[in-house]
Amino acid sequence: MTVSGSEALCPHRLVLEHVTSRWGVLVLIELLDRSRRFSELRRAIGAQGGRAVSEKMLTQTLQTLERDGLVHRDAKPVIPPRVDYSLTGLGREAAEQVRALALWTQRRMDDVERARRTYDEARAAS
Amino acid sequence: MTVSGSEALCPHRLVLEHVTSRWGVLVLIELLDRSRRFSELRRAIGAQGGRAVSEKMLTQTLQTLERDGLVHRDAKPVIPPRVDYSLTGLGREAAEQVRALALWTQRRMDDVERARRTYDEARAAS
DNA sequence: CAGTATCCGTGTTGATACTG
DNA sequence: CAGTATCAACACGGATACTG
Repeated sequence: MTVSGSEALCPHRLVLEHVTSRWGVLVLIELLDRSRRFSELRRAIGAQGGRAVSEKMLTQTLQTLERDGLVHRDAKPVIPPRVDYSLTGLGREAAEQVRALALWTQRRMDDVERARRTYDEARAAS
Repeated sequence: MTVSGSEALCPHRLVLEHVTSRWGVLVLIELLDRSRRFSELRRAIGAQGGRAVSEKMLTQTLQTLERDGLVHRDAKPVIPPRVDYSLTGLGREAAEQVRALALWTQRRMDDVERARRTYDEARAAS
């Protein structure tokens, strides 16, 4: 994304940017397995192999996805606070496609790295 | 993306970011129909309804995708220069998934907008 | 715990000018 | 035409401190 995105784009391009945003992708994939609490999501995303998401960005991402109707937020009125996030039907449809794409990149990683070596070697021969 | 992306992520997450990057998405979709020249791509993307891509970002996006082996660059040694971009087999696989996602957002746009109104109204009642 | 608010660095982005 | 180079602005993203 850019989570918010410029408001000058046609609407569906904005949704696409939300869904394909850096953290949006990972949130959707994590929620595909099961619902998660806020901090659980943070840890799960961090464990995925990249840099962890900051609280701020996770909040922002979740709010955007919730507003788009992809994520459901269930805040329980207890102390300490407990909030569960899950996918809506709409969100599940999106998440499945996003996961398919993510799995594809894993499967094809070898081809990509081979292509990169070829590309880099061709340029090294300056 | 962020076309280049931080180098601290696991490799396949980087490729995912290239593919789902703001301009990467649109380039892949445009090339799915047929090969395109540089300026043709710029116009096609601008015509899609959003803000046009700058030369710099288009160049950067194309180079990243070429390096990843998704896009093929065919520079003809003529004057004036003529460069055709097309999808590789790998790129086509990615592009088809990306297009599927883009089409999905179009189909579901009504649901998203309804969700947004509900969300916004719930907050307006402050 | 689950946020919100604020500040601030830096990377991405885009204009502009220039080259082959 | 198809880029490259340079610069400036801005938004993203993170760190931190604070709240309910």
